[in-house]
Amino acid sequence: MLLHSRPKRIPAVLFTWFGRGCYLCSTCRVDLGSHPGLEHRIRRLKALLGKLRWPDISHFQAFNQDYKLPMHAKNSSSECQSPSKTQLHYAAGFFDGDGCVSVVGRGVCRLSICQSSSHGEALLLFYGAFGGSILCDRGGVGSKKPTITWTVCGAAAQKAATALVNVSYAKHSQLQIAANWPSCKLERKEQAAIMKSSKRIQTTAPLDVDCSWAYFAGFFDAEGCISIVPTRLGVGLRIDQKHVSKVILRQLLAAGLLAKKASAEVALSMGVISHSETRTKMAELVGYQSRYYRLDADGCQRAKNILRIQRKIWYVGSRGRLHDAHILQEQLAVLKQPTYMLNDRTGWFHNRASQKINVRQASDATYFLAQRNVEWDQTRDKIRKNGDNGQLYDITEHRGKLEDKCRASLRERLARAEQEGLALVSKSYDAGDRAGDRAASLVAKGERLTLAGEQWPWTLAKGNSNSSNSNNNSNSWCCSSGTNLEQHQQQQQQQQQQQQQEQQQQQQELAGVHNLQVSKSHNAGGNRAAVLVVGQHRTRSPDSAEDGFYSSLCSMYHQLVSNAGYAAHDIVLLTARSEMPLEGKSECATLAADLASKEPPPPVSSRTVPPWNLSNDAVRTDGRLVAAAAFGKEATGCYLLDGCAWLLRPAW
DNA sequence: AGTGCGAGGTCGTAGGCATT
DNA sequence: AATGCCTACGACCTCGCACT
Repeated sequence: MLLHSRPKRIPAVLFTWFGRGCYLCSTCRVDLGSHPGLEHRIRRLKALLGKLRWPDISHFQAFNQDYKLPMHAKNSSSECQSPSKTQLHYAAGFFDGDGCVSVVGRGVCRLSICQSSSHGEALLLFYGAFGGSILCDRGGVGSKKPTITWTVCGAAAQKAATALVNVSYAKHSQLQIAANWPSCKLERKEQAAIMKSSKRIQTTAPLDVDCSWAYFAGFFDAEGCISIVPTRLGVGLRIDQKHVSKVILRQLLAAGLLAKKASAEVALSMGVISHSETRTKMAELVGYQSRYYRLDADGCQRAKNILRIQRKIWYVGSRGRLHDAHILQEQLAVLKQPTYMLNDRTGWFHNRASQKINVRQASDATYFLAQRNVEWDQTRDKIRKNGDNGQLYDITEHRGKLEDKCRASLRERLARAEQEGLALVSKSYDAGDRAGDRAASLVAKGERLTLAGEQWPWTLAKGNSNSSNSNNNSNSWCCSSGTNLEQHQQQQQQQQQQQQQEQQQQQQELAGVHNLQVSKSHNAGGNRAAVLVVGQHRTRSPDSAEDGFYSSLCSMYHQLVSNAGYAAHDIVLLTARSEMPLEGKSECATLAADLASKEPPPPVSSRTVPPWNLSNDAVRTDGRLVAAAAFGKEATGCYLLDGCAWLLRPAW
């Protein structure tokens, strides 16, 4: 285990520069975006830190003593003290954690372990027991300490491997090869190839192992982590390792693991079944925490790719290969585009804060509108009476949670919006923030938004606007998002920034963002419309949550038609992603076909969205899916939240 | 054959946050 | 308080080459 202290995210010295105005705490990071000067200083300090090399080390530390480097190889095995059984188990555990078996040069087998120069205790044990050398590995740079390595080659390596092989699990096969290292050159070549391939193949630990506490101590020394989290009182122990973790799990099962037995068995089955399948099974066994944040298989792969590129960027950047870093940044930007992030939790994560605001706004809006309509209770009762298996969300249960100031703010904004005739659109992540920002900028100029498209149902294709007034490409942008009036005011104050943003947004749109297509129109008017926006799920095998979502969506549609007095053409079903239309979603496919068979809607010119929209408050229902509702002036609203429909029908 | 050393790429460590 | 997920980045693994 490398014991290193994680660097503070922001150097303390920087803290003092800002005095009382800036503070650090574990639960509140400084928003660097609001402190461009600070960000700049940090960047410069990091760059400087990356160039600062530690002085060359002549000693390493172990047991509070200094030991001179290098410690050269012992020539005679008689100089080595043969390790006790406990020491051997410890050594095997440590080697399983941090050891490395490799073939160098023209077929020399070598064992090595690399450690921080300030923690050479384990290396001394290996040195004393098996000979070899302890050498300087890497010099320290910045916050990276110098490292030292224990290495043993040739016959001594063979002897060490022979001693360790019988108590090693994770590197058993490699040590086996090293222990039987041939003298024939051809055979060595062959064994080297076998060893190389054995490192690539995920091996499973033997079933009949009996790991001792000494082994576990060694392994934990190498791979374990002891942490005391600032916000928790307990001591955290953690081991993440694919091989030995399974050995330990088996030991725990044999010792009578009960509550987590099923989880342990699922974890042990990984390898027999796929990684994603294991994750899915495991998710069913754990609690509901983060239920809506878990990545599906595609999301895992995407996250992996993003991570890989991020690390590469860091790596090439740290070596001054700025051009390579720039290319990688572009790749990363593509991967992080909403089109590709579609269901990725990462995107959700980034936008979580604004989502929460949206949900609150949605609550406020619903409550506010409910207050305005004396028929609400009657309508709700009617809906509840005819509801579909309790799918309807009882908003009255949530009234108590609403905050007065939010309601007041909402009323004020609504009044102002109505007075100014502006559309109020708030953000939703999945349907395209950037396009939403573009929409917001037009809204800020006094444009009004209408739904585009004349074909029914309005399932729109990428770059293929169905809008009757979409001859101008500038009309072919997506929108289920936007801004609120405060943002509008800010934008008016910062027109220059807005123009720059618009340019960027246009570029981003060209990069392939496409969700809903709406068009500019000054023909504001009309009365009511309900828009169900379906954020398509990209995975090939939708999970039960998705099925539940589509089920709710269909239920909501039927509620609208059956109980809320909508005509079929009042309901607009839109897929947010044209590349994955409704095929495969049997219920929605049926619904889409059903809609297609209904009477066509009136021409788009008479189907404008009312003068103001009370947001397209979009709510992710399972971290992947979006439902949105457009409100008319005489307010018809519908939400999907956690798979339940919020349905609101005031008098009109 | 054995040793020393540098470097590419992987993944472990540790803190943060949201939910239950 | 427990849990489960995230991210950043730095400590490892692993490999290869030059030298003794």
